[in-house]
Amino acid sequence: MGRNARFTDDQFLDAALAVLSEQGPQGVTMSAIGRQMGAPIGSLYHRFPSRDHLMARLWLSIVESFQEGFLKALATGDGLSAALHTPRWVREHLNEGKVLLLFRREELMAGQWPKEMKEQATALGQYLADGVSAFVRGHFGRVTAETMRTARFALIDVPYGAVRPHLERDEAPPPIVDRLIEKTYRCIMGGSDEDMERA
Amino acid sequence: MGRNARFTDDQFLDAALAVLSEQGPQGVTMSAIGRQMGAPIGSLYHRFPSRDHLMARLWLSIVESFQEGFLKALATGDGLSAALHTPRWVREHLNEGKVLLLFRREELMAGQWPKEMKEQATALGQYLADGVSAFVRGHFGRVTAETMRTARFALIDVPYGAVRPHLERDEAPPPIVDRLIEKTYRCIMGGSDEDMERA
DNA sequence: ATTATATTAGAATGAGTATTCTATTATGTC
DNA sequence: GACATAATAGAATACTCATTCTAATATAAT
Repeated sequence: MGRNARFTDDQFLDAALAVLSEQGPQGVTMSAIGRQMGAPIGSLYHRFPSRDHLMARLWLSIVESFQEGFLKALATGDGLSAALHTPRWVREHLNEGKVLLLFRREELMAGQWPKEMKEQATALGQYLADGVSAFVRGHFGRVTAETMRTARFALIDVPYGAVRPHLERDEAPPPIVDRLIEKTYRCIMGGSDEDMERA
Repeated sequence: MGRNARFTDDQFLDAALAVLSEQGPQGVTMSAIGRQMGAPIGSLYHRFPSRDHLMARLWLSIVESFQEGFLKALATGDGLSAALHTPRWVREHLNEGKVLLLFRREELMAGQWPKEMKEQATALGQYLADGVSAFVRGHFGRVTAETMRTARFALIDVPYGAVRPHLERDEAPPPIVDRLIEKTYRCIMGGSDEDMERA
């Protein structure tokens, strides 16, 4: 039809991720992305209607990448493996991990979700909620506010808290992090029903 | 001398905190702070050399407020009380909690620490490190990378991870959060030396 | 080769906001 | 009461981007 593209969508997203990881959210200007990959601003706007669209796609792709492995582990009923997925995934995807665990979505996008993407964002949140919910039913027998909160703690909050300080220093989480997450998981999720009643 | 001041320093900081809590870091413009308290921009710059100075003072005062109670608890050797200080303090200081647990320092200040304040910031970090270090020596007998990391996990990372999702929804952490933090603390810090070796 | 069009180019525009600058207004001191 | 000055006022300035706009280029199809 017309001229061949010099850049792919993923190249733009990769460049944005690189700048994000090096400079933080403030540094991710359209011209910085262009500079990073040697592309002019016009090309950026040829592919993405706005900076927010670009950042939203980047964010969604990262969340999706993380959740895929997490939910897969959870679906097998192996909660410990799901809890350990956070440090495992972060080691494989250090830059993505920094984005997901260090930055808030609001930092990346100036406005709300672009409406084309709001649906996908909601869906991702729903998948996560459903996955945890199904796991909780299997593990505790019933889904209550208490059992849900407990599972979220062991599966998400603790791994998040344990990994985060290392990402702040731009380093991969060391092995002890996995041991601490595991010990906590066993203690919180492996307890007897009596423990649950008291908790 | 001259005219009496209409506003106190703390009024400016309180106004900034209010805007920060309602609108997030992006919303804290100098004019928004002024609007919040009915003060003109000129008055802001009469008291604070720059927006970064104002935000730095706010941040330091919040960190100081949090650390004071945390280190006091830790100094008595009661690690559990220190671990539970996070949800306790957050309930008493919901807005400050949101700032401390939801936002990064870099979000609040455009540049680096103003040099007048860099020293104070470093000192605060040192107090925390020293306090944890002394506690670890008392609790585990020796200060190693492993014992330090373990203590930080139980004292800081876990409470942080557990409280954060509630602040994201602008709600106080419910009682179950304390129970989860406590159970984890006992499991991680109360274990036998053998457990420590294995961990 | 010509044409249509996808894509690259990057200068020009516009909006938002920190900061500066020039008054204006009170209040303590003489 | 007159003066010196601390403080308030807010309009003007300067700067940083996101976004727009107009051209220039390359390639597929004919």
